Amino acid sequence: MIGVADIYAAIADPTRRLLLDELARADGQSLFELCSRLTMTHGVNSSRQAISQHLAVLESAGLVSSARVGRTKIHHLHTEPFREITERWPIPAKD
Amino acid sequence: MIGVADIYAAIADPTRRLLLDELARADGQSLFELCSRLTMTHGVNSSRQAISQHLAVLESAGLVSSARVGRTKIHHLHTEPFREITERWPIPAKD
DNA sequence: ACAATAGGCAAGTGCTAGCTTGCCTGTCAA
DNA sequence: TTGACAGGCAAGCTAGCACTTGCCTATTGT
Repeated sequence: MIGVADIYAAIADPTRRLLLDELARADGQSLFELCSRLTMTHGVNSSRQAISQHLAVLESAGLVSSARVGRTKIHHLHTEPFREITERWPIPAKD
Repeated sequence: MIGVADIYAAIADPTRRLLLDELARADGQSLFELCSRLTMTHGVNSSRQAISQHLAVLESAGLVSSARVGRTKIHHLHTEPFREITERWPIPAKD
């Protein structure tokens, strides 16, 4: 967690993948919104701190950016880093 | 390692990513060939057992298949599972 | 001003992934 | 058939990750 995490480690955790799913569904959610959604619709029951730490990992991997607005923190999804995966191990075309 | 690993956990480890790189460069290598290549050209110095365990993880994730030929074990790369990632979090088109 | 809201920081804990070590099985050449 | 080669299995160790707990800061509403 010290230093910059890579995208591979970032998406290794199921909870972090759900966070990406949530932001893909509705971009620009706050920490509390993400906590609520994960608890309500995804059956996750981690603490707010746990979710916050997960978001920090996603952010240091460049998959999420955040900006404070008043007392809330808004999160945005960035999927461009995933391009590295498809370029590194190209998927053969469907026949 | 019990049960079937998912692709996310599989590519979380740097050594396993190098194994995929090696198979992408030259498909159909044996365990010993992969060990040698990783040691020589990638600066990895893990034991044969470690590499074998990594290959087992990749295989249970569906990224690698193997077949015994005589006393050697040949490994093949399969990148189709990566399609899940790009379909789950689509990458916006470059502009 | 004061309480409630939204979030941050840091130390501590439990569990599991990655690795090693030691020994065993199967295959090929002489 | 005997030794060398290619690989498998299982137990044990260690470091790091995910998570919690406790306390702190900043912003908003009344």
